[in-house]
Amino acid sequence: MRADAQRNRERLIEVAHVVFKERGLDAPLDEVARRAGVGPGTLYRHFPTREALHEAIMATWIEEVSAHVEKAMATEGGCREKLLAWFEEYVSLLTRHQGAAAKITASLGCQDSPLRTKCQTYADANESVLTEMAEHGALREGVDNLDVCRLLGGVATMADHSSLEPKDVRPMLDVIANGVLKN
Amino acid sequence: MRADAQRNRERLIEVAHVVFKERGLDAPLDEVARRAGVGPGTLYRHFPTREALHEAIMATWIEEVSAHVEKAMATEGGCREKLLAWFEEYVSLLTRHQGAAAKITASLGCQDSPLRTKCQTYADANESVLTEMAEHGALREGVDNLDVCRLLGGVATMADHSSLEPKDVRPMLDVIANGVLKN
DNA sequence: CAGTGAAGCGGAGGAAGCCTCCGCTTGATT
DNA sequence: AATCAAGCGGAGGCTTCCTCCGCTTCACTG
Repeated sequence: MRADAQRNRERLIEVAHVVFKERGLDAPLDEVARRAGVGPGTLYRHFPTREALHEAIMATWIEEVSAHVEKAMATEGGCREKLLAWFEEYVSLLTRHQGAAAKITASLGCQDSPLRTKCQTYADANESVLTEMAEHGALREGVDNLDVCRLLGGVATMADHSSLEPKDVRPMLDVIANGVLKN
Repeated sequence: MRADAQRNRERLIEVAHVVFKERGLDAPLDEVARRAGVGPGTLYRHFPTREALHEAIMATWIEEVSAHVEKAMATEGGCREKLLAWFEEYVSLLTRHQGAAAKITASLGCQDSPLRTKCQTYADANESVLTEMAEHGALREGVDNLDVCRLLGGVATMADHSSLEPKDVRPMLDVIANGVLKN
């Protein structure tokens, strides 16, 4: 890739971060181009679809996921406390940008989404936590990772749409934790 | 209201039902107007916002909610079976039209949404079911109706976005039921 | 029934966003 | 310095939203 093209690409990602942060993942792409100082054609050549740009944005988040797992698993207390800490991390990761939770979770089931690899990272992270719970004999029988991811995605989406604060999200996570763990 | 205005209004609702069914609640309003044989101005005078039209559409659904509660409560088996039957009804009511689940559930917390009265009907229905569970001593302490509604709204939204079938939704409802009921 | 005023209608059209196409510019290479 | 493909930008067609305003039609009155 030519050096100027590389520069433009990086600048677009940088600006997209800001614009998506300000206005959500549905922000007008023409504005991203304008604020990056390039024409719309340039944006669409680098990122043919909105999702391609989303994917580029999320690449940086992905690297942090495992750190969040470890942070949650270091919570003091039993499985329940650790699980809830992780659930809170999960929701907060998904709601970084307005509109992200729904999009990421929707791509969970479909093989051909550009966000596939990203959401898989979240799903894998959740699976590792659930596996740890299972090893401690704390997990109910028949709890499926995909279902838990979708439940958490649903909670995150509701939190996003209703601008809920963590204190409003917590009770929902409590219910899910109760449903996932043995009592 | 003048007779012709009344006719137009009814026709718009009728056509909107069809268009929203075909293309989801985000379908172009101009198309609703066109297919109803009126100008866009007429549509926007009767329904100043998209939500106003949604509200009109949903008015007919609302009447059926209590019938669905009774149907679910007539399920044979214990509290768990009844509750799950109701949860399935709830999700299927919310996913009648593409995009409805998210919109209805988002208006749960906010007092000034035009959909307020509609979502309140769902919330009330759910509360009546939870109350019945509580009277049988089957409900966990501290389970809040609003949280359960949001959880179900989240599941319905995920089902909507990922085009999930009932068999894929059921396991999520199982988790919520486990989280809501005593074991 | 004719006349009148207001309620209501329709559609032109401005604004915003999406995305493409194509002539021009510029970086890399020789 | 010359070449030319890679890359750029922005004009512009398309869709959808929503408003504005001149014209039509209804309902009512004498």
